[in-house]
Amino acid sequence: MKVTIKDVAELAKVHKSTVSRVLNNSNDVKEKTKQKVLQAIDTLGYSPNFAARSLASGKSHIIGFVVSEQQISDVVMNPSFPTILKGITTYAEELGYNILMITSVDNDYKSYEQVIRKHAVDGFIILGSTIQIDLNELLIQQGIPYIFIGKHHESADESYVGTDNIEGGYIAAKHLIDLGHTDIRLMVGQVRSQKILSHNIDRITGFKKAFAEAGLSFRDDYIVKTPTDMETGYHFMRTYFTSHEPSAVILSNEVMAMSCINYLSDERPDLLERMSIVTFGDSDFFRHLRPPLTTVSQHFEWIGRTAVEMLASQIAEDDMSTKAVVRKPDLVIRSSSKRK
Amino acid sequence: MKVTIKDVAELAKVHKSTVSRVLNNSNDVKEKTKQKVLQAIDTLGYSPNFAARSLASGKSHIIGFVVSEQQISDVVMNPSFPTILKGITTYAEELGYNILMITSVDNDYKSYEQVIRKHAVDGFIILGSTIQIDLNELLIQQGIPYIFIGKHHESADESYVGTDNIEGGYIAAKHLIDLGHTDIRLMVGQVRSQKILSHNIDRITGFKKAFAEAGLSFRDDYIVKTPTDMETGYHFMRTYFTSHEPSAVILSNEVMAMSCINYLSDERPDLLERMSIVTFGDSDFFRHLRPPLTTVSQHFEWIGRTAVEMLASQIAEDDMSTKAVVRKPDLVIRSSSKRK
DNA sequence: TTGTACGCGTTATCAG
DNA sequence: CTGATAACGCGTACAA
Repeated sequence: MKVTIKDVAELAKVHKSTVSRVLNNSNDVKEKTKQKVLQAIDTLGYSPNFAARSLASGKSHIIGFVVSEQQISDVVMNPSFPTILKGITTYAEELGYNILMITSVDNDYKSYEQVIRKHAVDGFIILGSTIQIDLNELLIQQGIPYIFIGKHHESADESYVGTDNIEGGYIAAKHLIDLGHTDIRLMVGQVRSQKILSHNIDRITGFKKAFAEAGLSFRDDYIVKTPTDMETGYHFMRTYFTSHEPSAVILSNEVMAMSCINYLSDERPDLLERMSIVTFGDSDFFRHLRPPLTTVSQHFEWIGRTAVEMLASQIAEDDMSTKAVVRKPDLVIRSSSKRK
Repeated sequence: MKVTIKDVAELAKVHKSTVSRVLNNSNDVKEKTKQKVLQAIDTLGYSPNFAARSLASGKSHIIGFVVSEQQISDVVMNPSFPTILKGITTYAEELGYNILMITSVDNDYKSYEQVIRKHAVDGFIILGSTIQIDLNELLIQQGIPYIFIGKHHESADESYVGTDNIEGGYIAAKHLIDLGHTDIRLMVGQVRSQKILSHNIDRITGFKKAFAEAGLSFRDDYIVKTPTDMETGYHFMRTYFTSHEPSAVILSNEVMAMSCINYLSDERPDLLERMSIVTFGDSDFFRHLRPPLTTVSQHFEWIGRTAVEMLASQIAEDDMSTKAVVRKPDLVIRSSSKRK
């Protein structure tokens, strides 16, 4: 039934080890016997067994993809998730890796820890903040490399691939300032701990920088902490826009953008009409929304690909060093931002 | 560095095999030695090695999740994808399985075939049509169980978990008929081969049934074949609604719904206002769109969970039999469908 | 260049 | 109830 390396060896009249050599492109194998072996492999339809290979080589050629958000839905439901996933899986497969999904980190992260401990994967790509799930020490102890994408601890010494959020906050604000706006709000999510995550802190920095450059004075209430789910976000928008009417707002993610647009179009079409809106997110997604939103567009597919690339090289070279790679976002201008 | 079963055995002063027994809950082990072993495992922080276990047991406890659409983006970008993925991963992890993603099936399905051949997973859940990718024979030959979700070959004898689309087409049409509509269109996607996929054929069947029941006559042009991507779909809508003004339309998926809504709100707000719209999809998703769409809502999370459940039991019992499970969809009524 | 022999960490089959 | 021993399928020094 199942054909092993032994069968191939017998058919090709060589020893198992020779078969193993051609399998691994070992240079020292005569062309003629190589052909014999290849021939045998072909007629038998042989494929090396995964478990046996992993055991012998100590590598599984699997990358774990951890989705670790307070609410997993927040991440998975996020429109950028598919883009990242696609970037990761397709590039991983190009490099001969497969992707193991690890998602139910919200209940208990037993599954994640198990995957680490039993050495089922060669490395991890971790999406989302890990404020409450800190298994990094374990990873280091076990010698398993890992890379964060999307968010990361501001201070920690971790490998990271992401977007230059200072630049993002800057170009968003500068764009609006150039259009004549001065009364601009930056709406950012807040985590349960009331803390603002590092990527938003960076955006605020960039935001302030644009104000300073333009000689405008910054006010603390330009930064608005906003709920990150659709439901409460919607109600928050109602409360906020009842007492405030800024001439422009910047939303820090897709969910907020939807909440804002929905509320305004439901109850304040006048405000929606005259207020300028800029959002952080994925330009492809917002392209199909109405109104079309000016977007600080992150390179999600690039992030996925880059993370895989870095991780694969770290795995190959047993390299546990850390490095951070960020890329500047693009500003995609659409009709939601207009001259004041 | 790495602690193995041998270390545990030595510390507990028993033989490896005894350790293995407590690991696998073999009943035949004295309580006292069991405690000793457990103790040793704990102090050493031991976890059984994944590869070794797979090799010896012949099971990897990994389920392959294959996303096989003509255009992978169509599926992954589909708003229901995260819901299905969540259903699958969380339930799989409950059962002690991990999920291996296999997505780049659009270029070449080498990766998929490799995963099959090297026996990296115990079974497959396959999302989307497999009209051009037919590795089922190989799966059967290798004795690997698999289950389709979402779509499947109409005739083939395959395990399948999905939605009762006849019922779906029926309730959509009946709802509109009850509201007084008679001039109703059902817009369905067509594949490259010009063929309509089985799930849409079923919906058409249900659609006709509702017409028949109401004593209304059905016309062939009530069924409208529509492009399935956002871009060409949008242009199609323009062409179509320039020459047709039905009083109600039923859209067969999220992308079409977006195309339709976008076009109408851009250029035909009058028509959007008076035409009734019903869509197939995920009610959670459409809840946040404007206008809120009446939705034939599929139970995507249930589909994921059920598929995992079925597959896990087939794996455990070496059961290669096939069975189909379908569930009736719900009709979630929102403001887009109105009395004529 | 190719064959031999052993090890990878578990599970499973037998005895005892 | 527990210990010894043989697979599981492959990689790899070490010989030849």
